[in-house]
Amino acid sequence: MNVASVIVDVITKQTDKTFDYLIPDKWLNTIQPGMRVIVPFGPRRIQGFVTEVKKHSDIHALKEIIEPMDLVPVLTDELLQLGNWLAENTLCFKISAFQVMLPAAFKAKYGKKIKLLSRENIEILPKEIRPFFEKSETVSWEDIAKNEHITLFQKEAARGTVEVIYEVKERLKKKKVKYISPAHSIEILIEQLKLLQKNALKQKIVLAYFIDHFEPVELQKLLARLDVSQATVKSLIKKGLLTEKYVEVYRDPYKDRTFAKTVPLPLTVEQLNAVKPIHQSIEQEINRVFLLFGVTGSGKTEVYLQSIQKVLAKGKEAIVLVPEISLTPQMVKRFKGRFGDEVAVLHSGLSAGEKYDEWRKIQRGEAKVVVGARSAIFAPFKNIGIIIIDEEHETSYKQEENPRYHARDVAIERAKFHNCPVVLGSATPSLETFARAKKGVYQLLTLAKRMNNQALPAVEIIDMREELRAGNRSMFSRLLFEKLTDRLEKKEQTVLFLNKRGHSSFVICRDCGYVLNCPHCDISLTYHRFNQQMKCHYCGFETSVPTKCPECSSKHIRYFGTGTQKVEEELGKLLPEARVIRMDVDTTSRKGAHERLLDNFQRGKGDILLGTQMIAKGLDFPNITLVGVLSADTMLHLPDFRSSEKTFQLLTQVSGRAGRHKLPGEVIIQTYTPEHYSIKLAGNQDFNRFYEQEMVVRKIHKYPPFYFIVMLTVSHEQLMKVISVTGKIAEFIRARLSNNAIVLGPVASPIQRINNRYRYQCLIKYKQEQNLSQTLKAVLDHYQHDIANGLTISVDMNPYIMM
DNA sequence: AGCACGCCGACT
DNA sequence: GTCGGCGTGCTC
Repeated sequence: MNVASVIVDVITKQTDKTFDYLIPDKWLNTIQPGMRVIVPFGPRRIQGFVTEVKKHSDIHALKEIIEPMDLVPVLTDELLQLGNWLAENTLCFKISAFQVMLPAAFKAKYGKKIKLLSRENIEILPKEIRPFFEKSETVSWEDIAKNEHITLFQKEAARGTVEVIYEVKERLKKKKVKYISPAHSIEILIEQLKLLQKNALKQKIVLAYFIDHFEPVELQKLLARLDVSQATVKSLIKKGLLTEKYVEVYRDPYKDRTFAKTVPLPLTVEQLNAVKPIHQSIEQEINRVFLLFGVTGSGKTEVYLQSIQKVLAKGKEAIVLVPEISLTPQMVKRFKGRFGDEVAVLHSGLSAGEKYDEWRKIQRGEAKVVVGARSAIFAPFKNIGIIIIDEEHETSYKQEENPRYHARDVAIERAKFHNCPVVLGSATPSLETFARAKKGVYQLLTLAKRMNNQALPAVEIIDMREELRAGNRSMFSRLLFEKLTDRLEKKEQTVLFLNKRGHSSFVICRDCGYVLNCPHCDISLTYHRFNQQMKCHYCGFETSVPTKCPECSSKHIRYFGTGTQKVEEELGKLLPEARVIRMDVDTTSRKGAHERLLDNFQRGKGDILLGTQMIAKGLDFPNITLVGVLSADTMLHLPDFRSSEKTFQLLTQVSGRAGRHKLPGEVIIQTYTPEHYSIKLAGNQDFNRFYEQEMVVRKIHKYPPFYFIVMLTVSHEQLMKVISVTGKIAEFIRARLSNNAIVLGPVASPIQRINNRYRYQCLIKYKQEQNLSQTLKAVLDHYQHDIANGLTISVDMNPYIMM
């Protein structure tokens, strides 16, 4: 007996285990662990992952596997194992763990249709449903559903006149291109050329081409090169002189681009000192974690590149994670420039097909280096020699939906398997990472100097309260405005940073104080000027701007807060000659828009780059000499214990954009709380002091890295349900954990309602709890039934977003 | 998740 | 006496 254990594609607790299936003899040598298969499951057919092939099963009535979906396993043994680890550590289902490791194209789509079993049956069908089978034997379920004849069809299915067919569909086809090749030897072609009719000029041209270039050629290229039509080629095929075949091709998102080849740069003493231990770890295949702590512009990338070079020389592979790569085309350029076609790129800006193709390049071993965002950590390499995580502190490495994993943790887990180093790079490491480096768990490598010994930019902190007192009510301080005009005159570039998109943050009635809120979420709507709409940034709800207050009918509506759009407008008024490029979610949502805008800026088509978060990282343009942060404290007052850390990181990152090359840079930070340590210390670019100070705060309040935390969020349409469930859960957990653990809550989430669902949460802080994971599993187990009926309980081990 | 099975109220 | 509501439990 040959049996395959399969994890099926049904996301529930009850099915979160393997199901055994017989392997039909014809697939016996094909089916292996890590492959996707189609299996019967109840009356349906669904996708599943084979986790094991064995000789025995304790289940007596086994069904057979219907067919494999892959010829080669899509998950290696290591990735299967990693899937189990993910499921265990993030408390997600195994099927979700497997699916997150693969491109979305591998997720099955399901179809359902009704088939008429025999033409003769049509006579005995009820007359309402006869017309459905007039044209074809099958009807899709959707067509039936919208005609409200479902019950009639179901009766027929039970009677046996029609059959319900469940199908598993592939999401994507491999892209194929038609190739034309000669069907005979050159000699024969030469002979045949003479035999062609005199007036078959075009055919002669084609044949002559193949005599000169005796090799397959892409049809489209052939047509373009010889300026002949498809018919010409067709007739030659018909004569048996040429053959056509389809060849699978990759959709290469970077195909139209050439990358200038770069060579390793000479390293500074500091860089050499950093590269040495990394090389050693690669050479001796020792699993180690390094923290490459280097100030902005200190040349971390070159350290990465030369470490990878070493890995490639050993015949191994490298994974490089960068925060949301579409944001840093410059990064791609550097890697492709050094390693050429060996580089695969994976990020959210690619289409599903492009991602799939890049993934397959990796799987087939055609790429040796992958540069990508979070999910690239699952690249199906078999022989990893190094994993690099750039901007290690970036919160985008944490996935905020199931499985709620952190790429850093996955990297460390994979590196253990491959006995290779992990390099975490940052100018402003997360406190957790820096604390580990200090304790010696990670090895600290420091780059304290900027390349070319360029000085860090001079930072000036402006107290906006002073500006108000001095009668300046504008969003620009006098100093910033002065410098801005100065740069315009000198034809140097400025980056203005503001972490709020839209126009104004909210709309308030001057008479009664009414604030326009989203009807589905407990959050105020944001005014977007370009389409004159109020928009909810959480559920996407949109409504027009009120002309009068919905509460008191007053016409005195005021726009409060400042967004990128409003700044753009203001700049247009104050400095009409300045060319402003605005970058935020609204201007970069279209594919390639991001890169285009940056490109324009780089080529000097803009004087001021105005943007949100997304311009804080990776910009490296020589002509930027001024960076202005319009309001440093917007994120400081969020209900999040990391808000100081995030503020410090962001300010430091943004400041790092200035003066990276020959021209010295200046930074102006505007704030209403200049005395706050995260702002003051960002001004001095003093990470170490910030670390010391923030650690004191974390210790007092029992937050990471002193404690681990788990956030449990319950949501449901009914408020009472949410409150009672969360209360019971908190009580249950409290009773099961030791006295050293702290269970806070239940409390309403900072945003009490999103999309008409109420949200309550419960925060667990702990140092070491043997029973924790077991207890949390028990909670999920206990509410299994409610979860199936619209309750959600999300458990986030190590949350990054506290809302 | 789907779906079948099964047990109580309003209809022919 | 039947149709159909959705609560319950199963899928190798």
